[in-house]
Amino acid sequence: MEFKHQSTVTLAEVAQAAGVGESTVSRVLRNHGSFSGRTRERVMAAVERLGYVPNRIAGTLASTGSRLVAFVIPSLSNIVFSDVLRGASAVLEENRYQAVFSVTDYDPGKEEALATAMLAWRPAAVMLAGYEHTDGTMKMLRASGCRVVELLDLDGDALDIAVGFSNRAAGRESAAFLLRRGYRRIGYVGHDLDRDTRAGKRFSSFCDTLDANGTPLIAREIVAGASSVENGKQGLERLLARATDLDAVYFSNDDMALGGYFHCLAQGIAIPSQLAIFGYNGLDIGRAIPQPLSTIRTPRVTTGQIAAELVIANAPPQAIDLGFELIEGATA
Amino acid sequence: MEFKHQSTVTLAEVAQAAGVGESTVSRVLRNHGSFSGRTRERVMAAVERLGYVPNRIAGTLASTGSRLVAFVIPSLSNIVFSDVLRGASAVLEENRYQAVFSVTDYDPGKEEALATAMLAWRPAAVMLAGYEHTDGTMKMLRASGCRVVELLDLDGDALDIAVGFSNRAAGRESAAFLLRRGYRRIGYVGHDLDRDTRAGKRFSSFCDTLDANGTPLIAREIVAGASSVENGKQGLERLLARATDLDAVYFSNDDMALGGYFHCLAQGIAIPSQLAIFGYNGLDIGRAIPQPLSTIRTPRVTTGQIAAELVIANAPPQAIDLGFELIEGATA
DNA sequence: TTGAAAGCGCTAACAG
DNA sequence: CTGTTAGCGCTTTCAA
Repeated sequence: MEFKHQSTVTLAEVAQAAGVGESTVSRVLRNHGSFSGRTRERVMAAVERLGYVPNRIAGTLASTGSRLVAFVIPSLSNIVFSDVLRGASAVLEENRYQAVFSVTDYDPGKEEALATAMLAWRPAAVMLAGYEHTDGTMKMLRASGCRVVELLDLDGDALDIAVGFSNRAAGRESAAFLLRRGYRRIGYVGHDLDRDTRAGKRFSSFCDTLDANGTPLIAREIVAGASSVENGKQGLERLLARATDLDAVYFSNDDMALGGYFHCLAQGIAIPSQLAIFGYNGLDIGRAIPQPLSTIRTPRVTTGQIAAELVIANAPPQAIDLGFELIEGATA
Repeated sequence: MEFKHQSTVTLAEVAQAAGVGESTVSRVLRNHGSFSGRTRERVMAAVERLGYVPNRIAGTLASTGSRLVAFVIPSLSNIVFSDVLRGASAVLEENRYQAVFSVTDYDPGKEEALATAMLAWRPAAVMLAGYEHTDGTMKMLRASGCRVVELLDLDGDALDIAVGFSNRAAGRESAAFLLRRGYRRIGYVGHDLDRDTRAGKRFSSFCDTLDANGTPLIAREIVAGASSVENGKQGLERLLARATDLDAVYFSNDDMALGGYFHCLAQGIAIPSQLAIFGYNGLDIGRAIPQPLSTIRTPRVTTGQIAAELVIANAPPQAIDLGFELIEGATA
């Protein structure tokens, strides 16, 4: 059951009340075209008196150009995506754009369905996470003629605009850091990599770097389900049960790494002397634990901001690498 | 610069390609009214062949009933609100509703501006956090004729629908729990309460309960800015510098409480024997730390779900109390 | 500087 | 079961 709007004041009523034509009201309200100061006053007075709220649905239809920006994100539990939304929405709001979103749960099929549903609102742009989309999604997006922004990943070919950082580079640098620190018996605890392809990319180039050094990964533990502190804790516990001689563990992200950290804390495993821990994301909480977490900080909010700015400016297709920062911390 | 859509296929073109009238296509697509199986097939074939994507903007304007649901939330950094969004968006997506949002940064003035901007999209409902709105916001919302849902708070008068739990009851039960456990020298560490009125309500009834017991709050520390782990840590440090003989501390929420926990861990303060800690929200991470956090778990995702369901069902005005659960944990 | 009029793409009666 | 015909509320030429 949809809602029927009642007594909505229309532009025509405002025009009548102000004693001017409809187009004049429209011009005044959008501050576009020319009109006299007196006309302006009369229109504004009528708007005020009647409590007129413009109908953007009608406006968008008439002008065939929308100020809607659609986000299709994998998850709202993962702070990564709410950070991006946060950065973007601040910029969008300032520019009178409106953010619209839906959540795919990391399901490519759902992504396609939701992206289609989004296009029905004729947004100015669709923002997606990463590069892994179904052929259907790609084709539809390309055909839509609407701007497409791929976020948080730069390891692939951009459809239109891409803003983020290289997950492969992050994996590489994480490995290089651990090697530089002298760790050689390294393990991995991660979550479902088929779904989180960005974590998968980090892991694969992490391993490549270890291999190139002649000290391949010793053991890995992949937990079922999404990343979480609890899963990181259990993952490390299981990993250590099988591989007792590790000197460092790389986690798929900070949530997982924090779980690992808490496991060590509870078990009396000394960090980093007995076991080093390294994460990914650079969450604030990682700096507040007794030993600051060693990790890579990613510019998530900035990613959202830049993406929004590019869309608003209708910038040409491009890929923007925002880089990341390695935080030495005290756990590795 | 807004985007001009190109070569968009319209319903009229589909109708022509299928050799039927426009309204027939419309009926088939919405699966509403009657049409023959053969007609259906021909229409669907044409839709497929042309890659037609319905224009919801036009559809909404024509039917004067929208499937847009607008969220006006204080923050996206606070997991509380992303949890609500998550619960709601799952339900909305299933019902082909579309979520739209904007972020107020806890600024009532901004809330009014953003709510107005939202109404311009003629949403089926506007969802807001809590009851504290400016007179302007209230008046406008009432006049809009659109459904209004107030979330996460039940201590006040609902404008239309309210879904959540009582923050006053939560504060009261937290205090009662600490008293029951034998704590008498209790302190508080909180964040900006003027902005987060729900935290303010918890604190005020927490204090009332202590007063009624004849053991008033001994000391409080209010940190500047938003709640965060880091702020909780610093807040507790400052509080303990002034009040050395506390036996328990109540925090404005779990983020803050975790900061306090980490402070104790780093300083070698025994929990709960030397100092007890109590939070609010029931975040997952609170269960993964070495000593599970004592706190109150709130049904945030459910709040979003129920809110969305009520809106979709166009339910009558009502207030729904989802309650909360006290988690005994190991820190108090 | 202003108003009249023609749509934007779709839905919703209403006939047939 | 299906097509025709008005709009929905606004923007945008185009004349005046």
